Amino acid sequence: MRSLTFCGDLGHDAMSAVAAIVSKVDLPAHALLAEEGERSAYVYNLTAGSAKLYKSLPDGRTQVLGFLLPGDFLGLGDDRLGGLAAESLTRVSVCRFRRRDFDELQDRNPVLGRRLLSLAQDEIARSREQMLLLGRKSARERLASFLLGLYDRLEARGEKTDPLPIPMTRTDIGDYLGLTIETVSRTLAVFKRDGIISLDGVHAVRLLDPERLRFLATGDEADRAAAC
Amino acid sequence: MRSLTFCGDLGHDAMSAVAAIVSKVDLPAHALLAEEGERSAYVYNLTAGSAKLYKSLPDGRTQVLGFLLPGDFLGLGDDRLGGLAAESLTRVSVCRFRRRDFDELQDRNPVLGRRLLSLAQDEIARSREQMLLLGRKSARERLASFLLGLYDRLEARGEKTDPLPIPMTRTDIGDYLGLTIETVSRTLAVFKRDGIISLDGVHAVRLLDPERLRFLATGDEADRAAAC
DNA sequence: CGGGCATTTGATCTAAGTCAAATACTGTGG
DNA sequence: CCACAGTATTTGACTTAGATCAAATGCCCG
Repeated sequence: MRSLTFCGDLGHDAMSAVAAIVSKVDLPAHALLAEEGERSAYVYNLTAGSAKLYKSLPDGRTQVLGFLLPGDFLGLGDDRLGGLAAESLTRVSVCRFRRRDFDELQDRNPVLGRRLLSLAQDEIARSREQMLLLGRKSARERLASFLLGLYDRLEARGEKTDPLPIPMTRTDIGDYLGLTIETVSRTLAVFKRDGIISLDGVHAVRLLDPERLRFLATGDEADRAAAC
Repeated sequence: MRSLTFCGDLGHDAMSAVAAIVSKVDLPAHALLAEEGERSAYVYNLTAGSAKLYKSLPDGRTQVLGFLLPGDFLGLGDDRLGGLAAESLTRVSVCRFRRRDFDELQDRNPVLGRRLLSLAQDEIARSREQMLLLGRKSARERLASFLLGLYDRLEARGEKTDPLPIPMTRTDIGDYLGLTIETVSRTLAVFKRDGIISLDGVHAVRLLDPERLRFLATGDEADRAAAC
C-alpha cells in the first residue's frame, strides 16, 4: 500500500517496526484531526484525501498554514507546539501512530531520525516561501503561486493535474493566502478573462498558460495591459 | 565561553568533538553571511551581535524571515534550501563549522541529532506564528507582536531588556512585518502617543505597558478610542 | 561641524476589504 | 432522477488601512 511512503528505504526491519505500531483510520470530511491548544497523543500520516492545518486569533480570524496531501505527516514533534488545528477537507484515510511508539521508533532508528529532520527542513523552506508571499506579494501573485504550488505538489506525487482538483473552499484559500474570499473569487475571474485558467466547476481548474502563471507568481509580471 | 550554548548538555565527548571543528570569526556590520542562491559550505552559530535572514523577489521586494540573536544557528541543513540570504546587522562574532564536519558530528551523536530536530521544530512553530501575523494581523498588532517577541527572546537569554535594544533599521522591521517604513514609524508614534512605549533614541524602546501590548498583539484589542 | 542617510510627518492614492445582493452548487429526500 | 433548501460563490458598489509620493527634521560618523 502507498500509506507508508515515508519509510521507503528505511530497510526491512524498520518497515516492520513501523507496521507494528500503525493503525489505519478513515474519517469523513470536516473532521477535526487536532484541535487548537490540544496536545495530540498521535502522529498521523495522510494516505488519501486532503486536510488543512490552521491557527486562529481569539476573534476568529484564521490563517491556514498549509494543506496536507497524501503522504504528508501531521503532528510530527508537534505535541508541545503552539495551538494549531487540523481538519479534513474531504473524506480522508490516515495511518495513526501513538506518539510514544513513534518517538521510540525514531530513537532506535537513526535513518528515520535523519528523514524526519529532512522533512522538518522542507517544511521550514515552504514556510519561508509562504512568508514571502504573505508579506510581499499582491493578490494576483498569491493566487498564481497557490495554483502552481498545488500543481507542483500533485505533479511530484504522480497525481493527475489536468483538471487540477481544488478540494478546498474559497474561504480556505483566502485564509491560506491572507485574502478575503471576494478577492480570491475576483482574482480567479480575472485569470479566466485573461485566458490564463479556465474553471471546470468550482473545485477544478485548468491551467491554460502555466508559463504566464510562473511569471505572475514570482512578480516578474511585466504586466502588459489586459484590454477589455 | 557562551559560544557553544547549543551543546549544553551533550556530554564531554561531544563537546570536545564540537570544539575540534569550530572556528571563531568576527565580522563587521552589514556583512553578508550567505547570499541568495548560494550553497554555503558552512554552518554558523551566532555568539555576539545580531543578523537578519531574508529572501527577495526579482524586483527587489524583500521579506525578512527572522532576526538572529546570540545563540541562534544559521545554515542548519540549509545547504539546498531556497535562495535565502543572511546579513549582519551589527558587528557579530560567529562560530563557524565546515558543513561536512558538522553533518558527520551529527551522525555520530544521536543526542545532537535530536537537539537539531527540536530546534527545527521551534523554528517551524515560530514560522507559523509569523504566518498568522503576516496573513491576518493589522499594523498595530504586528508591531506589538514584534516588540514583545524581541523582548521575550532577549529575556529568555538573560539579556538586558529595559531599554529594549532595537538593532534593526525601520526598513528591516517593515520587511519583517510586511509593512512599509512609514507605517512602522507612524505606528510606533501612535504607541508613544498612547503611552504604551517610549522611544529612547531610534534604536531602543522602553515598554511602558507590556500588558496592553500583549492585548494588542493577540488582537484582543477591545480598542477603546484613544483621544487626541 | 557638516554631508548623507535614516526617520518622521504630511497629503494623497489605491489595492484589497466590507457590505450587500444575485447566482450557482451540493447534497438530500421524495 | 428531480426539485428544493442551504450553503458557497460570484458580482457590484462603496470604504478604508496601509501604500506611495514628497518634504522636512534628526542623527550618526567621519
